[in-house]
Amino acid sequence: MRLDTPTSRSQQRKERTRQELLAAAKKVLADKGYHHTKVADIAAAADIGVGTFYLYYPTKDALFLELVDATARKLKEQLDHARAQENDYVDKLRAAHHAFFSFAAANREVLKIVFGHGNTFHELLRRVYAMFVADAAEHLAAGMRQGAFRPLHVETVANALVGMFAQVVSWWIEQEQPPAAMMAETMTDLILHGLAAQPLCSPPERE
Amino acid sequence: MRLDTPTSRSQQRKERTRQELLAAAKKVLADKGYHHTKVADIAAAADIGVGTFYLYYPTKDALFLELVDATARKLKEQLDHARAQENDYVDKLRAAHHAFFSFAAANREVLKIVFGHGNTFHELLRRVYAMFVADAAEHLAAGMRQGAFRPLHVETVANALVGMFAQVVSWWIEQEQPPAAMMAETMTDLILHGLAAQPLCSPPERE
Amino acid sequence: MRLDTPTSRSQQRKERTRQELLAAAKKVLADKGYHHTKVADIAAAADIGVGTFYLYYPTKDALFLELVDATARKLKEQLDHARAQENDYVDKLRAAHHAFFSFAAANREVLKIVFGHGNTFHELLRRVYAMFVADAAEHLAAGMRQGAFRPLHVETVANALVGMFAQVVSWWIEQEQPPAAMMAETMTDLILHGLAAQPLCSPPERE
Amino acid sequence: MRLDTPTSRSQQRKERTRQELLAAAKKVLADKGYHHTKVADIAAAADIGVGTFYLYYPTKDALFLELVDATARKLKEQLDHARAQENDYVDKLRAAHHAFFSFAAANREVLKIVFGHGNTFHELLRRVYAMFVADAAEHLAAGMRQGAFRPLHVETVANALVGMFAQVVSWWIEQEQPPAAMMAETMTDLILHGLAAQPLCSPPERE
DNA sequence: TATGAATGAGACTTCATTCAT
DNA sequence: TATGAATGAAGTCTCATTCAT
Repeated sequence: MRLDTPTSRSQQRKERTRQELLAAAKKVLADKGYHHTKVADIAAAADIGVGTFYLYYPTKDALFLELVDATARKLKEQLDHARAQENDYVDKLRAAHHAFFSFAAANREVLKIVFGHGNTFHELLRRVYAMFVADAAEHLAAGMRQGAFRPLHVETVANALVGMFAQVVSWWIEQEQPPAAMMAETMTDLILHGLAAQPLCSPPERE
Repeated sequence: MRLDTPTSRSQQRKERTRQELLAAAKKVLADKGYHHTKVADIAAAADIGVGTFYLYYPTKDALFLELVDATARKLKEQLDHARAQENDYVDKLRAAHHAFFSFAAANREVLKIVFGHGNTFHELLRRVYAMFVADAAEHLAAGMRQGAFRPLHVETVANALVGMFAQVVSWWIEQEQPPAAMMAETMTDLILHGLAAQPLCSPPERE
Repeated sequence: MRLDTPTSRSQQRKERTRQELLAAAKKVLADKGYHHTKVADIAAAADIGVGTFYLYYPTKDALFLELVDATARKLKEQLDHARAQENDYVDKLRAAHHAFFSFAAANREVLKIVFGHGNTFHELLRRVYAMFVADAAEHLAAGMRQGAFRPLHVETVANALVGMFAQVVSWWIEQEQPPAAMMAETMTDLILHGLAAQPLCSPPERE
Repeated sequence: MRLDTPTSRSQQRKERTRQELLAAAKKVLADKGYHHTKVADIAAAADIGVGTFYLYYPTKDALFLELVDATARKLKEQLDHARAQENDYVDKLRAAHHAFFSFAAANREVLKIVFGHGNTFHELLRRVYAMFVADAAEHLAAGMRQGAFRPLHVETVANALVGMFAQVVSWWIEQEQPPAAMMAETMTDLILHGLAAQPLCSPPERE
């Protein structure tokens, strides 16, 4: 019995190459965007032959998928871990948010791949989103000046609102349930008063 | 020597073709997704020759761009109109949300193009988002059961949260300002307590 | 009998339009080159509709053909006329040459179409010809300095030699008759001693 | 981690493919003419895939350019070599002419591509040139019969004259310098008396 | 395992020509 | 006679994937 496992050595090597490949891909993809990155580019960045690429991943999409999946899994783990430290649900929420932004800061490269440019399609959406963010920011600022809204960081909230509606609508159009009016009310309620059962109700605000 | 104004007849014909083209494009794109739609498909759906397509739009992208831009513009108009009917900023917000979902219901086709499938890239993001939505829903439900969160429609809120973070992070990674910790706090604050200056503060909930 | 010819009026009009068309085409073709000129461009320049173009010429090539043919015919006429004024064959030759360059000066536009750019093919040939012209010029100049050649205008002669060989070879390769050696001798003889039966033999050049 | 030198084996293969491609291209282009030859035709003739073509040449034009350039370079080399063998400028000239026709005989294929058909444009020019060649031949023959011109091979000289003027005019119209009259005189002089400083001046031709 | 030359389906775009008005 | 919208065949180039070495 000379070897722990017959092929353990080569297995390890293969795994290492795989990781190097993934790392190289991350860099190239973040740079050029998904659609402008050719398999040849990734192979070149990893310093391997094109053919070799296919020994590790069956398709270009598979690599991308693994990249995103792995990242998503890692994020989920960190969120879970952060929440697990807390008992109270409000604290869990807060902890998760901190974990989220730490993760984002540590994984800019992958996030840039996902949200990045190099794709007419995405480029366009970004522009449209930007327009709505600007619009939202304007109304938020006005509302805050008038004392109707609390003075939160305007740009952050504006982005939050736009993202919120984009995702909600993309889910909702598939079913149109609950009815539009109810959706609008739920969203309004959520945005105005938040999730917390206990309002801020700082000293009952008796004026 | 030549009249400057082409016959109004041919003008009309051209305009009609243009409309048919746009309508056909909308349908095909919503069906097959942007990337799986060939110019030839659109032409066929509009029952015109391939070359004719290029009489109206210089490229495939241009058509798509016009479609999305026009839709975005229309949405913005309706939001503005809805808000203009109200004085109070809270009411404006609510009105905009109603307008938004009416619009969504009335423009499912275009929205499906934007958020739809037919794109490995998007497909993948959808899956990842779905995972996080499920995760969020779980925690929300638990929090609601425990009385930490108000009983809002769980799926809606879960989608809202995920969309919120996706958009916020895609904006934030470009600058990493404000710092991560502050981002987390702002988001937590927003989500827990909402925007409203006046909390719900229903009769202090004494039981 | 009201009209000379039933349709004489319209016939005349048609002929005039045809001429205008030709003139407009001349300008556009000289500008953009044959291959870069679309029928639509010609029609626009002539201020007529694309369809109208086809009432006067069956194809784009036909117009071009007419243009070149007409020009060639005109040139031939002028050469013939010039030669007819002279009795002596040497004088005829000289007269033709003068007529030729007068014509060229007066018809630069059409000549530019024929020899002009806007065609990968031609562009390339021009470059190659230019190289050989430069090469020939160099040798001619050297030969003249050494007193082997008469002091004629170098650039002109260099171009003449290159054009001569290009045309001769393009004719000769189709048949390879007379044999190569004889071709070389004929050309050498022609170039060195010219056509004239009576050599210059200016006062026996006794020094 | 990767060797910098690809296996000499694959290098060889690549070179071989390159040669086959060039050879096939030469044949097809000579057959069908530049404009009637599709990249697909060349690929088929070389028995390779269309995509493979683009591994060797970035565009169809690039191949053509290389073909012509290489040929032109080769011709120039042979002319230079031939001239280098001689001291006297007259002998150099003669040597170059012999080299030229040898080369033409050995490279008919490429020359046919350059001067060949398959191009409305060229076709047309050929016809026009042919007309002028016929015209020139007629006058030359007449002049010879009358003893004004030396009895050289008529067709050769006729082609030479036409090519000469075509090239000279295509150069001259760009600048119109020297003036037309001088051009005519230079050309006449060249054609009648040739380049040689020493006229034939065989025993004063006393009859 | 590693390589990179070869593949070829596929998509876009152009433009001479037609034809309904 | 005049128009210009419509046509669609044709041709170029790309790139994920395969496969012989």
